[in-house]
Amino acid sequence: MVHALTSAYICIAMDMTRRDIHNSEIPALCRSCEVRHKGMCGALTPDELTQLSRHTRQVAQAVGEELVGESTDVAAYDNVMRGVVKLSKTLEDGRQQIVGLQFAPDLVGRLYATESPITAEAASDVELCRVPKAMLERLLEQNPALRKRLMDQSLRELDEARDWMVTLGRKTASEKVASLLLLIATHLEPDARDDRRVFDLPMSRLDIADYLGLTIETVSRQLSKLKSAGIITITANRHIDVPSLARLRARCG
Amino acid sequence: MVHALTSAYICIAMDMTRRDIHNSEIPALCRSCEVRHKGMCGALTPDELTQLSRHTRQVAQAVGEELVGESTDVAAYDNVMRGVVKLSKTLEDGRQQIVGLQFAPDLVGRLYATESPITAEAASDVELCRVPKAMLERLLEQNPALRKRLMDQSLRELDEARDWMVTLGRKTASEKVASLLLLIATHLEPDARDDRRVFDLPMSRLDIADYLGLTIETVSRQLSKLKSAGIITITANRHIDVPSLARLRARCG
DNA sequence: CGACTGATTGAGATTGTTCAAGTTCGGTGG
DNA sequence: CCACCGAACTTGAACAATCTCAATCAGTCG
Repeated sequence: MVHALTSAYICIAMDMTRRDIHNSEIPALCRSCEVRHKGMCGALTPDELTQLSRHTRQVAQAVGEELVGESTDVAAYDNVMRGVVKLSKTLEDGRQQIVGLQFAPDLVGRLYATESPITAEAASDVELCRVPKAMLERLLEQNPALRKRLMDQSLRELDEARDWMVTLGRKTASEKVASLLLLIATHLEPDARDDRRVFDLPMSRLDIADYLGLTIETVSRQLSKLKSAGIITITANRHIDVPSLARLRARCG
Repeated sequence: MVHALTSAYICIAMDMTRRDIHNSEIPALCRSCEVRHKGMCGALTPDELTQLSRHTRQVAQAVGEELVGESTDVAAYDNVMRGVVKLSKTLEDGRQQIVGLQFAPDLVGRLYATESPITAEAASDVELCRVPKAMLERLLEQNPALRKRLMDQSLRELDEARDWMVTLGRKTASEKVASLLLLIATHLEPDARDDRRVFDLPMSRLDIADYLGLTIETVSRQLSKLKSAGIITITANRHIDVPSLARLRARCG
């Protein structure tokens, strides 16, 4: 609980560096930090926040814009404030695999590496808080709480990557699609009370296919099957209604 | 270079707690620490080593023995001294996926979690250095170098997991098999000079299939194809000769 | 309205699986 | 040392899942 105030603080501090105090997005940003306070923000002292805010930049990127390219030098880390970032890798011949999604308040960027092993791209319109690489790494030395948070994020990402390996290697197409819907539903609305979820897919059919190791046609067919089985309803291609998460989960293998 | 001495030191310290000083395995263990000094050993001060050695146990486990089970409580971490450990996850209906291999001098075990998200099992006969969970975590607080090493290992494992996701999701059966051979060849003999590699597979066809998301029959067929293409020769099922790593790499997609 | 992009649907081709024999390897006992 | 046994591996043929290619549909932007 002690973090709630601190989290609100950083958001304002970060925001004020670049935006007018009356900017309509401020409350939203603060709320998102406040509500979750799982992000790195929550691990910082007011002093560190003020210091950080001087080097930090609020960045908005539109769908499809690249944050960092594979095998490219990285100068900064991006803290996701709003939206979804997709991480992918590409084979020489163009085959692509999405290897992770990052939601607020994750930090995007391979710690300590000078060269990014993956591509990071805005999967939806995103707002980021960009921290210079050296700056964050220095902070990391000084602040054990921050260190622990980022360590925890890395370990959680490793757990998720391994979970996904099971999905990629051992599940059928229909289980894969169900698994992705479940993943997105639980990440986008982590604290809904009941068993229903309504959300917009933050990605195209191609992205879904690339995440699941399938083709867009197979994805489309499996979505249609889930639809006719009454597990989901789809409107406007992206808008998904899951009346019962439990029934969806039962299809995940 | 400063680490070489330290590394040798810990190996002896650890070993002396349980084994006679004349035990024939001591030199081998020391050498492996000394040569690589990438493991956690190398990050410890002599004092810490002595302290650690009092709580540490040298453990040998035979092929197939489980180190930790999925969703099981963990009381210790295992440092791999010799052999290969395989990490896997299983779906309710028994479908299995191997999600990683660990070679010396990796540390096995999900840091900070009380419950292991995966199963760890000896893929070959292994020798482990078992450190009580609390002990290692305490050491981690005190020692920044150790912390950095384990952080680096976690990040490297994350990179590897994501690389493997590409293999699982986007490569053909034959590229998958070639990729695994390459992975094993490079990990087992990391510092061979030329382009040839000769090694014994540390795993059965079933393990290979479970790592690649294939069936044993498909693995077998693809190995036969690589054999008749002259990329590898196989003797006694497990013994692999790769005359040219470059040619193998060209088949990895 | 018409062109364009993204998604769906269908039909046939392909890859990998399943099921069913064989074969080889490594150990064991005569 | 050899014959035998079970487990692990290989091979073949039929089958199923997914992909590919192609046509159609729906929504969006000039």
